[in-house]
Amino acid sequence: MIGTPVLQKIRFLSLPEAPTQTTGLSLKLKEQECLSLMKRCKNMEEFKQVHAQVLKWENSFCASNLVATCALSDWGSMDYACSIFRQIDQPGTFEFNTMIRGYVNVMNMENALFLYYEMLERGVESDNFTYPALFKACASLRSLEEGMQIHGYILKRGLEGDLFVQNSLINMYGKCGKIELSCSVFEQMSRRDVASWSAIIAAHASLGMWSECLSVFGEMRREGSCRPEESILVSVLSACTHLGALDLGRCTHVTLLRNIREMNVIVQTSLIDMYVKCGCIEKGLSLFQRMARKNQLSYSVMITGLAMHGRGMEALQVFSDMLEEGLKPDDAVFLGVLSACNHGGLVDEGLQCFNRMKLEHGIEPTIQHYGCMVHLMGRAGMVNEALELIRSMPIKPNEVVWRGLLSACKFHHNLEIGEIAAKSLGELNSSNPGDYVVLSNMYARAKRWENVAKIRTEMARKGFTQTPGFSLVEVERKIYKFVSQDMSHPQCKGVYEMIHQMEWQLKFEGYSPDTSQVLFDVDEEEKRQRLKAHSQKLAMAFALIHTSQGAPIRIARNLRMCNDCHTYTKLISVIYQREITVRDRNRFHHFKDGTCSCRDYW
DNA sequence: CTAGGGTTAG
Repeated sequence: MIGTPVLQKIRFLSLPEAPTQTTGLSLKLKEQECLSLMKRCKNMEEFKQVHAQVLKWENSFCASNLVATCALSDWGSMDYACSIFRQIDQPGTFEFNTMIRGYVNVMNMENALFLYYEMLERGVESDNFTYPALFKACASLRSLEEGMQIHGYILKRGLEGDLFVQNSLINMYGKCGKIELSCSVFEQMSRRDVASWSAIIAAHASLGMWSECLSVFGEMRREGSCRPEESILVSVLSACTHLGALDLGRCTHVTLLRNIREMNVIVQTSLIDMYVKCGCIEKGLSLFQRMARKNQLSYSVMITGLAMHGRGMEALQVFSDMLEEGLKPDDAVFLGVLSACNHGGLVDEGLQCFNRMKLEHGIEPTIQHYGCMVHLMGRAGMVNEALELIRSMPIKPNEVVWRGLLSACKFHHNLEIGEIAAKSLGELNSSNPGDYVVLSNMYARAKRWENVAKIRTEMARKGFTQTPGFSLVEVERKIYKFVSQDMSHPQCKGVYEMIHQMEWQLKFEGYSPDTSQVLFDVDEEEKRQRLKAHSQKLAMAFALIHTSQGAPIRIARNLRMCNDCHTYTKLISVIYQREITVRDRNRFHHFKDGTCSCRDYW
């Protein structure tokens, strides 16, 4: 350290005389020297030496800046900063502010709040510089009560008009899940900058309010005063992904190309995810292959994406590329790999990966991995083995696991194990009516009518609630939502007329409704009526009416596809000569010329 | 006198 420019400077600066003996002007100069000296420190070593020199010259300005430098530099130390801070007789607003910010920067939120309360107790006035950091602390602690109390105090002090304070409030309320409060702060602002938009858009996105996220973004674009930044566009892409809004996603891609010189890994990864989850697996793949630097998450997204499209072998290839590149797979990556094997029917590969995950990578399987394996094995006919796996699990099997087994039993007509699965679901107080229907249908197939009757009475007794099914479809960059059995949609009349027409055509192709999965205990005719109004069919009818001939149709839905919708859609793709892509809860189905990419294995 | 807010992927 000796002989570095900083130390030479210190010798020059050493002042034997007291500050009172210097003139005001030269005092200012010395202070500035002192400040720039501190700012040039690059580690604690250098800082301590500056500290030692400045100490001789007792000056509160210098002391304050010592605290600030030590607390806020990335090489600094909060302990050391605190020890200087505690030597100051009457620390003021600035000293407290910097200490609070320092604690927030190192994520010591409790200490930040403690200092704030000490500040209040000692009667030191807080100002608009105090609060952004404090709200960040509240946000990080998810401490709504604290945050609201401080917000109230700010109103009393009249500091609520500060832009920085407002932006940090938006974030704080968002993190605490109080989006209405974020919005109310946002709406009351007289001036907004890009950070305000960023905060409000990210808040909506992080709470899964995707449509709202997009409409706020639209508002920002219409208002036109802020450039769309990377981080904002990533939130927007995420919303497009979840809504299946491909056209909007494409526009966002164009916006990115126009506004950002070089896209970082996060932006690229979210773009890939958007394309893949909106059905454009090829586009996703080509972007992925052209990525200069990939990380664990990029691979994770690509593997999961290929899995969703039933392209198991390719997913395994990407996975092995990942290992070759020396990147560590985590549990999510393995979930992607296992799900790729699941949707691709790659049983041996799946079993092998499952074992290697534990043995070679030391990753303990979560309930989701088990769920995937049970489905994989059960679907492939290894129903007994799947049950074995469940029994050997170190964690308590959940509904998803048992339901996976039950559906395998339905498929392979294994009533004995099916009963075990159904019984376990009952013990977990499953409120899913589908479980009862599956078992009931299995009993019916075995002609065990007394069991069928028993299930019906039990269903009636429990009075089940069913998740309403819905489908989203994008037409001219707008997302339309159709709920099963919905008659209230503005386009309702046209849609049902179209459904009628479609059915006519389908009958010619030999279609007959498959009512076996209708969950209501009603007569055949009523079941057929319900089937007709499944949300996916409504969405398809709407898309057939409102898009040009031959244009592909993309639908995203919240539930798994029922058999009837699957058969129906295959036929529609032939009759109307349309490529139809449907994303359900777990995966994609690409319908074309009367066949589906899942090869009826899903 | 000095300093502050938002930020994103599965």
